[in-house]
Amino acid sequence: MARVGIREVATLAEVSMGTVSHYINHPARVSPEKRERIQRAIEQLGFVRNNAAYQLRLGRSAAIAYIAPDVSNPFFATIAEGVEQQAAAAGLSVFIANSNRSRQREDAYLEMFEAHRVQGMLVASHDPIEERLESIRQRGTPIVLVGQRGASPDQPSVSIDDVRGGYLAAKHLIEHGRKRIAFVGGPLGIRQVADRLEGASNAIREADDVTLEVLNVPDRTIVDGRDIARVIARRSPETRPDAIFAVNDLLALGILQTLVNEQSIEVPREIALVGYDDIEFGEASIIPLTSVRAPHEEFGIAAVELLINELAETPAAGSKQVVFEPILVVRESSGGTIGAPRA
Amino acid sequence: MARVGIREVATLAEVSMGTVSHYINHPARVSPEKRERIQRAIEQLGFVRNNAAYQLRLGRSAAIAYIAPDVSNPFFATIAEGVEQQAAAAGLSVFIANSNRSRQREDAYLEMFEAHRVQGMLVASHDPIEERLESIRQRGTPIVLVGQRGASPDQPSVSIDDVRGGYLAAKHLIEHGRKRIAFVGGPLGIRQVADRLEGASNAIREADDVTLEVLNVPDRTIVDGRDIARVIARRSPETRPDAIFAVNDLLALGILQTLVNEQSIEVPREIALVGYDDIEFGEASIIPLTSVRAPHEEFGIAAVELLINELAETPAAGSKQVVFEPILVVRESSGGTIGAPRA
DNA sequence: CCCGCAGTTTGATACGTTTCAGTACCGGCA
DNA sequence: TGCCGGTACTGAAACGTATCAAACTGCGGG
Repeated sequence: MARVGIREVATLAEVSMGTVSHYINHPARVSPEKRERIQRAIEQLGFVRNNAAYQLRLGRSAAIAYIAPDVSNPFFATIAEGVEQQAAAAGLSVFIANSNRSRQREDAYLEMFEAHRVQGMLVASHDPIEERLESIRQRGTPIVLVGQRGASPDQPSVSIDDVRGGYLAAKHLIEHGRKRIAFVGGPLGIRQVADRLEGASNAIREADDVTLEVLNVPDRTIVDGRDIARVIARRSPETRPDAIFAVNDLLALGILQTLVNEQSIEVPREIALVGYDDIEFGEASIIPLTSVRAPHEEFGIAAVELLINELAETPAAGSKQVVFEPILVVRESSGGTIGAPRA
Repeated sequence: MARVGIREVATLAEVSMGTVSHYINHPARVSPEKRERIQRAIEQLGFVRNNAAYQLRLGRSAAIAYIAPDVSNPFFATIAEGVEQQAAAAGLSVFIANSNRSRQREDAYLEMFEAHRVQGMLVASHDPIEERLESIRQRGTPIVLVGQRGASPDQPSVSIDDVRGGYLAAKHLIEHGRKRIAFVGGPLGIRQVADRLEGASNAIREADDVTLEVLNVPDRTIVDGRDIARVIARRSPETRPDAIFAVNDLLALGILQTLVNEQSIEVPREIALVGYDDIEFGEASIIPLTSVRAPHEEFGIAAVELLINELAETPAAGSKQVVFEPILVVRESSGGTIGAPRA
C-alpha cells in the first residue's frame, strides 16, 4: 500500500502541494476548476491527512484528554458524557483514558497526552496528584482537576464539598435514630474519602450517644461492597452497625445486594444505608438508594468551561475553583420518606 | 515558554542531537558520563518528547482506539476495561471515544483516528457501519467490529449470537406461561435489535397462543425505559402485555423502576421482565433482573487479540469472527427460580 | 502603454524527531 | 607498525504538512 500524501495528490491533480494544502484548509482560495481536480485526486487515492505531520507543523492538537480512574463507574462515565458534549460544542475532540485506579497507568497516560500536545487535560484521580500535575502545567498544558479541589488556588478544579456531603449523610442517619454508624470507604489517603469521613465525624460529634466505625475497603467497587457486607453480616446483630454510610454508590449497591438477597438482613429496618454520587442505578436498586448527589452532568460541562477559559489568551479573572453543593436525595434505603422526586 | 526540543537538550548537554535521541531510545548505546549529562539537561529544561514528530518519523503510533456509542452504558464501559487491560499488556495505549449514538460524531472520530494513524480500531456501533469501515481498512487501518458480526467473512468481529439470545429470552417467558409478550427495543434498522427480535419471533412461532408486540423506543436508555413503562401502564390490565423482553438492561431497569415504584404494577406477577447484557447493576435492582448474558470482560479481550493478530505480519489463519454463546441468567424479575448464582 | 492590484498559484522552508552512514578513538593481534 | 573490529559519537537526511513570500495571471485605470 503506497503511502499517499499531499504530494501524490498534487502530482495526480497536476497542481503544486501548496495548492492542495490550501484546498484542504482554505478552499475559498482555490479556483473552482482546481478544486474539482484536487477533490477527484483525493478520492481516487484515498488520501487522509497525516495528523502527525499536521500537528508537528501547527504545534498543537485540537483535542483534550479526560483521564478517569474507572470508566465502569457510571459516575465517571456520566462526567465523560458532559465533557464530550461540551467539548464538541467548542470544536474539540476528547480522548478518554481509563487509568484503572492504577497510579502507574495514570502517570503513563499523563505523560502520553503531554507528549501528544493535547490542548489540556481533565484529570479525575483518587490519588493526591496535584504535585505531579504542577510540572505539566508549568510546561504549558493546562489541567483541570475533577472531583477533588485544587489545594493551590491556581489549580483549577471542579468538585463537590465532600465534607458537607459526608455531614449530610451522617446527620440524616442520626436524625432517624441510628446509633452505630459504619463508614465504609477506601484508603484514607484518598482525599475524597477522607473529606467525606471528616464530614461524617463532624455530624457524630454533634450528637450524643452515636458511634462511628470505619471499615476499610481497597477499591470501592461493587465487589468490594459485597465482600464487606459479608463481614458485617457475620457479626451478631447487637454488635453490627445499624447504619452504613458508603463512600460511593458502587459500594452501597454491592452492600445492599448482599445484605438483602444473600444475608437476609432487612434494609432499612436492621441496617439503614446511604451512598454517595447518586448514580442512575441507585434509584432502581433493590431498595431505592439514599445518596448524596452532585450534578454530574454539569460537572463535565463546568470542567470543560474552566479548561477553555484557561486556554484563552487572557483567562477571565475570578475563582478557578468550582465547588458544587451536595444534596441529599432521600429514598427508602435510609428509612426516610419514599420516592423523593429526582431533579 | 520557550519550546524545548531535543536540540535544546543537546546544546545544554554539549552533545549532538543524535546522541540525545539515542539516550532516549537506546540508553545502552550511550556512555555513562553523557547519560548523566543528558538526563540532567532533560530535567532542567523539562523536556517532553513531541509525539507528533515522533510519530511522523516512525509512521505509526503505539495506540489503538475504541469507539463506543454510549460510555455511560456499563456494558460498553466493561468492554472498555477489558480492552484497556489487554492492550496495556501488549504495550498499547487505548484512546476511548464516545460517539454518543450520533452517526456524525462516530464518523468524525473514525476520520480523526485514521488521521492519527492509530494501529487499529475497535468499533462498537449501532448503525450498519461495515461499508464505511471498508474504505478505512483498505487504506491499511485494521478494524475489529464489536458487538455486531461482520457481514463479510474478512471483517473481524466479536459478537454474541443475538438471534439465539432473543430466542432464549422469549422461550423462557413462554415456558413460564406468559401469553402476551412485548418486545421493547430501538429502531429495527439496528442489527442487534433486529436479531434479538428475530430470535424472539422464532420462539413465539414455536408456541401456540402467544402473541408478540413490538414497542419502539429511540435511544434504549434508562429514560426511554421509564417513558415506555408509563405508556404500558396506561393500558388496561387485560390489554397490557404480561411479559416484556427489553432489548437491553438499561431499558429493562428503567421499565422496572417505573412499573414497580411509580405505577405499582407487580413484577413478575403482573408483568415478567427479561433484559439483555446482564450488566452488573441488574443483579442489585429492585427486583433482580433476569437477563441474557455474554461474557463482557472477554469481549474486550477477544477484540484486542483479534486486532493484534490482524496487525501481525502474517495473520494467523482461521476465522476472524468470534461469536459468543449467550446464556440466560434467571433471576426474580421473570418469575423464575430465585438467586441463581453468578458465574 | 504601463502600472498597480486582486486573485491564484507556486516553491521553499520549518516543525522535532529517528536513523543511517560515517568519523574518531581505542585496544589487540599479526 | 599497520590493520581490524568494536564502541561512542556526530551530522544530515527524511517523515508529511502548513505557510510565507514571491511569481504569475488578468484587468481596469491613468
